[in-house]
Amino acid sequence: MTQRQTLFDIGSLVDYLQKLNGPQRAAVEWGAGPILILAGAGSGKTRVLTSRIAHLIQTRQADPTQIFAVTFTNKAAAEMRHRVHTLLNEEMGIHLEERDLWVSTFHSACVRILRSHGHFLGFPNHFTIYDDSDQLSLVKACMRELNVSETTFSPKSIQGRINKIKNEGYDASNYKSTYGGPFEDAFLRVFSRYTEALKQSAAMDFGDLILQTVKLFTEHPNVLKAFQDRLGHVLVDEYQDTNRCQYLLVKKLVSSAGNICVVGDEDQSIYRWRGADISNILNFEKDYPAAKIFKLEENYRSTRNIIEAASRVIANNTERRDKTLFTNNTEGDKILLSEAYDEHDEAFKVISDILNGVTAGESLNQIAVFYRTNAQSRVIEDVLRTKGIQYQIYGGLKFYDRLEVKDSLAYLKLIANPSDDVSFRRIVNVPPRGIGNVTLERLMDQARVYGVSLFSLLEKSLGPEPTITVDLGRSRKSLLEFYNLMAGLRAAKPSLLPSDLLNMVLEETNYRSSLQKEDSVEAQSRLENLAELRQGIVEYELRSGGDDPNKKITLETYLEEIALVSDLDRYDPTAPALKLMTIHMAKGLEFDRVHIVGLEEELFPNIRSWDAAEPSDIEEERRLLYVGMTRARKRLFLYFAKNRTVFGTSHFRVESRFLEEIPKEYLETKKADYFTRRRHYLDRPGLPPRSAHGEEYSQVGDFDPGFEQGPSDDEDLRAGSKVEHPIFGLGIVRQVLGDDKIVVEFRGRGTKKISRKFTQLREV
DNA sequence: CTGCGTGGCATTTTT
DNA sequence: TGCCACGCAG
Repeated sequence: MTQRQTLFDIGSLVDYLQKLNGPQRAAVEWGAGPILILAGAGSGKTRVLTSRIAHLIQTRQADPTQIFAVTFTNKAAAEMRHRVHTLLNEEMGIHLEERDLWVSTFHSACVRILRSHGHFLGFPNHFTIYDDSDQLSLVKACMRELNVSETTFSPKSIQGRINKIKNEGYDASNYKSTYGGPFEDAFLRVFSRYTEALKQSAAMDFGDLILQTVKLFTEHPNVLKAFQDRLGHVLVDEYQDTNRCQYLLVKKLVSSAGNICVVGDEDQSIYRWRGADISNILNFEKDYPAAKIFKLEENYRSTRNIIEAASRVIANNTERRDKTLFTNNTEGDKILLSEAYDEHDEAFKVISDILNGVTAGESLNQIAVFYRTNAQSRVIEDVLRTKGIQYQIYGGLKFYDRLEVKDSLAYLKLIANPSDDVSFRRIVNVPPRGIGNVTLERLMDQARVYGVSLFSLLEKSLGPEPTITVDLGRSRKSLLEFYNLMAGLRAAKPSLLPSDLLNMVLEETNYRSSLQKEDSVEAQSRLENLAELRQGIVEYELRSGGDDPNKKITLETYLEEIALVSDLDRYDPTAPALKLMTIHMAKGLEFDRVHIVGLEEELFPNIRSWDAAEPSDIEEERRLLYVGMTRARKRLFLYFAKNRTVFGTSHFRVESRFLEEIPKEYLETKKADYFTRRRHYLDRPGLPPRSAHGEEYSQVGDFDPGFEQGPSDDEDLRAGSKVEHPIFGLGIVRQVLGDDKIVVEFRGRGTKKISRKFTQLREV
């Protein structure tokens, strides 16, 4: 290796290696064979991974095309690709095309493999990818078909088990149940039918993408061999989060040369509930006895207080390797632990701490609020809105999960793949065109008799050359119209860009016009979402295309791309806004100031009341807190509330056991007091401006919120009335939805649905 | 077939 | 508390 280095520019080589510390550099420079890099939080893991890839290329140990690097998120893959390119281009003068480097997520890598080799398993090149909700609706359809009651067996639990089994590397044919009894029996029948239905629809769920690839490699060793021969080096990021199926995939791809490099941190394994198997990283040396292990223990991100406190917390776990994080950073401020009276008070305190930070010169986009469950964001959002603070929520409601977006995509998916029965069922009667349940049941019945997909059944019975006769009853006419509609769209597909095809769909199906006819705020926002969807397609078309045949603009490639993007990819981290997210979403990110709320028993650690908590569940929750704490660069704020309303009823709360694991010397503690309790009620939305009638605070009783007073008066509000809202200011009533709810458009604040019971509006 | 009302029921979600 | 799924009436 060293003799080869002389062929290149040693100056730059030394330069980039000198940016690394001892263990980092050792891991980068280590030659062939299996490597495990245990990378503590903030220890420069991505730098090591990207430097190693660049180093392998620079020193001619590997050709760029021989490298395969996998991660879990698009974001991580994009960042890694970008950084490798920068290193190669700017520091080493090696110029590559993007496609010369195979850095991708597990799922998109498998899609790519299956697109080119799926025919070995009997899949067409352009199978459809079913997301979680498509999957759930297929599970339900199978249950209905097999008369498995949805009330005794929850479809979600069946879906969950199917995914679990697939994550472990089994399918319906080789899964051996260790249970017995009627439930198991029903489950196995559904699983088996579900598998058939997927194949019939030429579709795969997320689990299949990995599983079928493993199957391909198992059943077709020559295909596997070709990949092994091509890939000299396999690198895996976040190895602690791999499930068994992904583990098998990686193991197969690593050829006998055994050049595998995995990076991970068992303390940051937080996806066990999704099949992640922490033992993959804990037992790496057993799989690869020749493994060389490197430990990255120096943290460059956080203050010493934060690192030491987080380390003391995670030290209580037993499922971990011996590893100690340290930092040479300054001690920093203490961690602020605040007790709140309830969740409203908590939100108030969080925002007050945030505003103090902003006053002290921190920028809003470097501040984050983390919570355990999405539901916790609402209270915080309310306060943020009343204060006019810009914020972005990561996760929660997903754009591609919205009804109208899913409907439109279902049309596109059905056009691309007419066998896709899930999409067919979704849109056959959307907008309503007189094809109801009875008709659909009959269609499904017949389709099963003939062993064809629903669309194919229509084609064979109603198409230009009918080959079978099906009694379609009264709905024959509607079905024929639907068939002609879809046939027309399919015929138009080859000559249209995906964005124009979407437009055609929305026009021809009357989807757009039926929304326009509704003339409600909801419909309006749906139309806006459809416009955004179209804009997204246009952007896809703009960045694709060109000479690269891999980037040809087709409906299929567009659908493939969006099937694998998460909502996370849509947000702009540089926007001047506060970031709100669950801790799961926060993994891999960092902020100057981090606020973690809801540190209470049952919520965090989160305990399903109907299921006894196992010690390993608690350890995973502890890892989650560890991940959250180690996201903070400068300051960390922790909160818990003494009362919290859960599902409508208020409960007394006990502070999280994890808080006791943080030694007092790292903490500054603030107790809740009577005045903070009062203050937050006075700051609640819905109160008139304090100075309005000179009766400051007087209407607020001791613990009486004071704002739940019912409709403020007998004002007869109707569409067109002008109102004044204590926070949003002047607005015009757009709609009256029953007794209590009205829709108001505020000047410069957009349209809001408002409950009159909780809000004092003044007619002006 | 469609629209509306009531009751049951709630984690985390890289792809 | 708020959403979604089912049941019934038109």
